[in-house]
This record gives sequence, structure tokens and C-alpha cells, in this order.
Amino acid sequence: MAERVTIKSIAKDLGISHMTVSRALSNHPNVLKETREMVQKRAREMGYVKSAAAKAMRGDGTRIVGLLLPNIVNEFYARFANTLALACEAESLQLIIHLTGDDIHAEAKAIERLQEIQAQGVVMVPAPGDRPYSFARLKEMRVIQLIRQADLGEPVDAILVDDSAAITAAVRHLANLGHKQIAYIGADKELSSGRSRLTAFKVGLVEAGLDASAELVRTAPPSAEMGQRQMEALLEVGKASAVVCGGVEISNGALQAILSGGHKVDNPVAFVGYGDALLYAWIGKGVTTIDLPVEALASEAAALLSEKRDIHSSRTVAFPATLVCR
Amino acid sequence: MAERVTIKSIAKDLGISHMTVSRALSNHPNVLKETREMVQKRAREMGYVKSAAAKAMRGDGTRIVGLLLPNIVNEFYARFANTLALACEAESLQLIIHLTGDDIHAEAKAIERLQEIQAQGVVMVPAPGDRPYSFARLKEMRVIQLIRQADLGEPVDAILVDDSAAITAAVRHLANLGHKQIAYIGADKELSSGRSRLTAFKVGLVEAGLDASAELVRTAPPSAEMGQRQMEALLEVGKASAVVCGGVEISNGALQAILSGGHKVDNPVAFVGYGDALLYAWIGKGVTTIDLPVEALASEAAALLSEKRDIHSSRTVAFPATLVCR
DNA sequence: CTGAAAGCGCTAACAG
DNA sequence: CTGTTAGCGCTTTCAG
Repeated sequence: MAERVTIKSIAKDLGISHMTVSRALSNHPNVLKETREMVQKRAREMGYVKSAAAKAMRGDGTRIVGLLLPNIVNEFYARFANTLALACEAESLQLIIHLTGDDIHAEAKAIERLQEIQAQGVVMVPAPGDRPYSFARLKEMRVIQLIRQADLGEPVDAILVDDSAAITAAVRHLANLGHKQIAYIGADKELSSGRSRLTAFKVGLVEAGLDASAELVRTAPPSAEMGQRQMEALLEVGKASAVVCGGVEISNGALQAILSGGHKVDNPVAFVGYGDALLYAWIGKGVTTIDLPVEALASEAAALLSEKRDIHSSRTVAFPATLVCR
Repeated sequence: MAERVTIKSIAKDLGISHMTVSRALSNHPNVLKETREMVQKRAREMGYVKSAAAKAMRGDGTRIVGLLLPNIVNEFYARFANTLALACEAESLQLIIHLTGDDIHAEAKAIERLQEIQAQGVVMVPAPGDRPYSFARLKEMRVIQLIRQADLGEPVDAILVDDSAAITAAVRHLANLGHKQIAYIGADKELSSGRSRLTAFKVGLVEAGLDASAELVRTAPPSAEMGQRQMEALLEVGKASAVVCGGVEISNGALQAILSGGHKVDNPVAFVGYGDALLYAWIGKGVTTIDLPVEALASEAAALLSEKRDIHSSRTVAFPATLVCR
């Protein structure tokens, strides 16, 4: 029932060759104007839609790109996805979202599915850990790493955030406010970003002439729950007068600990968040935070995706995070 | 360079027929076990990936589904997308997200692109307005409307939220707390949901023996900005002692007005939000809100998408929203 | 158990 | 300007 309308069925209906239909529909010059118009009209009437599969099989490219994210409830990822999706609409690219949950096998599966449909490219937040598969064969798919950089066996583009300066600035900012006991909650050394953030924090302390008490520096695998727990612990101990967060989920968790404990974002502990959730601007007089350049990241990703540059050349760009004082 | 590895190239490499390769790779019984294993090994070595295009062209189905959303920064949509995406991973469906910005032409374009790739189904939040195109030809794609119901010219599945009881309950709740001047900020009559929410609000007032002063009932095209403006106006006038929001965006905007004005969520105006953003649980002692059954909606959508039921039968289900008092 | 042929929808390359 | 042929990668059908 309701046979698919193809170029051939239109041709038969019109009593002409399917090639003429093809040419008419793709506005090829070598078609009598009247023929073209009659074909286009009939195609519309019959409800013709071109087959992307047939085009793909001929090697015409699919205009599909993938986006691999750990999740999408995280406001940072959601905003990134939103911006990228908008850019894709503008370029008439279709965006396939795969959630990996930071699991490397889910990631592998997603990549394979994208290869099967001959996606033109993929923007991925690489899951932490060693990859059981190789990217060496991804010859036809442009790969862009986002935020994190993993060894994929083959050089690929990377779009990173340089948050060192902002983190150091956060410490300086707090020191200028007179804080002496500045704590840090961040990811542990599993991820390279965890290491570099911690370093930036320590640089800030040194600059300010303070030193890092072990009790005030709290690192662990990052999650909202971890942020909440560590923040509660800091509040409990009561030694810290300020805290800097090094991660989006951590920041949210820590903030939740503060608010649900009935505290304020500047008292008893001055809070510096990570990422600029919309709500950070609303709470109290606003939360000072390390703002990630989401839009810049997404725009760059979109640009790389539609760029015709050789797939095998690779480029790494980093955008600076900025300290937003509120 | 790096010619695509196909079933034929493997066959040639192995000096056998491409049919044997096909059978070996799909675990067809009629293949000598040794042959099968040798083929599978060689395929892995050569980096073979099956062509989804070729399969689609044979009419095998694409396992691709679309999701059309106005945007995805809205936490409700983000959570929905997240849950649906997880369900899709589980069913090894690929999820294509198109953002429509509630624009009907963007919607039409997205639908067409999904047809071109022969998507198996689409979950869509229909944009408001009259459709310039017809869905009559979507014979092969299962269509599921989400939250809103528009006339698509053809009956399709719909997954709705029934928030009437919860809205009425919100009014009752406020009345029980002693509030007499209960305001409402919601969508105007453009959307059917706008009408029914307002009705539910008025039912609540009647039940509580209160009446609706025109000044306290504020409807307009919904947006965060509108919510903020209306809430500011209510605070300015100072007549309302409580307010109920009828929309996610509106609720966020109104809350922003309250917080950025330095007010609390229960003073001077008791606030009942709409949708259960994570942060609603954190602010102050928590925000009372009308909680939408996001997970239920997404699960139902996933179920409908993978159900084998006839595409042309249509079903409408509604899940109740619930009042969460905090 | 293995192979050859045909066809899914489309367009490039040749004929007219 | 229009038509015919061939082939993209795969599986179903029919023959060995």
C-alpha cells in the first residue's frame, strides 16, 4: 500500500524517462522549461521525497553529523547541543545525538553506527579510559574532540577550553576580598583537565602568597554528588572561608549543598562556581563563576564540520574561560 | 585512497563470492563454520562497516528516529531528550534532533529531511500555527505528538500532559495556606493548553470560594521574558499574595523576577512554579511546583517508537502532572 | 554449502 | 533536449 514515490514512478506516470525526471528535479539546465515545470508539479502532487539512501550509496555524502555527549541534562552540554544544533540547521546538516554516559563501549558503538550511515563528521566528548578500538579506519569521517583530549590513535581536531587563567583569577579575586582560607573542589588526576585545573588553583594561591592546606583541597572523580558531599564537608569543618569549583557537575552539587543547608553564596563561604548556568545569575545577588565559552566552542565545531579542509589534517584550538564576578 | 571496504572487496581479497561473505557476516546457517570465521576475521582486519544506505535502499528500515523540539536549553525538553536518547540507545535506535524554534517552516523542513532518510518515526512538539504542508503522505513514518496537539491532517499518536488537576490543586493548596489574592501567569488562548490551564486555575478559585480579579490573571504568548515582566508587574502592584505559573518558560522568568528583586519564594508572594527544574528543589526551602512527568512521557514515546503496532492507528495518552509542595 | 542474477533509487556518462 | 546503460552495496531468489 502507498508504494514509495520514486523518480521512476513519476516517469512512468508522465510517460517519460526517469532521467528527465531526475534532471528536472535537480534543475539541470538541459531540460525544456515546460517539461521541468510539469515534472516538478507532478512530483509535488504525488508527494515525492528523494531517497537519501540512494544518494548516499552513490557516494554523495549524507549531511549527517554526530554528537557524542556524556549526557545532556548538564546545562553546559545542553547549551552546547543547542547552539550546535542551530548551526547545523543553518547548514542543513542533520545532527544525531548519542549519549555515552562516559562509557567507552557505548562510545564505540555510537561511532560504529555513525560510520554505518556514513556520517560526515562527529563532535565527541571522549569518554575517559583506554579505547578498545582504533580510530585508524575512520578515514571518511571528520572527528572533533570536545573539551577533553584522548588518544584516538590518529590525530584529530580538538576544541578545548583553557580555564587556567580564569581559575587563577578566581583565587586572586577571593584573595583580594581578604580570604585566606580558600578551598578547592575538583576532579582528580584521572582526567588531564583535572590536573591542570588544580595546578591553576595552586598557582593562584602562590601568587596571592597563600598556601594550600591539604584539608582544603578536595579532589575525586567528579559528579554532582561528589560536589555536594565535599561542600557539606567543608561547611561542617568550617575552616574554609571561600571555595573554587573545578567542574560543572561539582559546582552544581556544591551549590546545592550551600543552598539546601540554608547558607548564602557569599556567607559563610564565598562560592565561585564553574560554568555559567542561567540560575547562577539569579541566586542572591548572583554567583561568581568561571564562565565557559559555550557559544564559541559550538560555533567552532560547526565551522570545522562544514569546512572542506582535508580530513586528515588536524588542528587544536582552545578558548579561554573567563571569570564572571557577581 | 582508502577505498571503502565492502562485502565485495572482502570477497575479492578472499577469492570467494561476495554472497558467501554476506552470509558469513550475517551468521547465516548455510556457511561452513571455517569459512564464516575466516570471513569474519578478515572483515575485522580490513575494517569493514556495513552500509546503512544499502540496507535502507533495500527497504530494511533505518532505525533512525527524529525528535523535533522548539529548543533544548529548556530544562524540561533537555530532560525529555536525555531520557528518550537513553531509551533509544537501549533499542539501538539513532536519534536525530532538530530544533524548530517553534517555527512551522523549520518544522516542515525537518520533517522532510527525516522522510528523505526514511526515519522510522518522529516525536515532535508541534509548532503553533497552521501548517502549510500536509502530513497525509507520511505513510511510512510513525508520528508522535508531544505535549501539544495540532491538526496534521491525519490522526497521529499523541502524548500529552494533563495538568488540570495539579493546577487546581495548586490553587487549593494556596487557599489552604490562607491566601485570598491568588494570581495566575500563563499562556494566552493561542494554544489549547493555555486555555485549559487557565480553566483549571479558575476551577480552583471557585472551589476555594475566591474569585478571579482581572488584574491578577495575566495571559500572553508564553516566554521567560513574559513571565519575568508579568511577575515584576505583580510585585509592583503588590496586590497578589500568591501566584501560580502555567508554563515552564514563564515559571523560570517569574522566578528570576522574584530572586533578582531580592524577594523570597514565599514572601511577599507565595510562588508555585511549573515544571520541576532541579534548582526548584534548592532555592530557599524549595519551590512548590507543578511537576511534569518527564520520564513517563519519554518512556511512553520510546515505547510507541519501537512498538510494531500499525502505523496508521493512532492513540492519545495523557499523563497527570502532580503538585509538589515544598 | 556456494554462486550468479536481479533489483532497491539515483545520477554520470554516453548515445541519440 | 531526451533516453539508455551501468553501477553504488546489499540481500532474496533461484541454480548449481
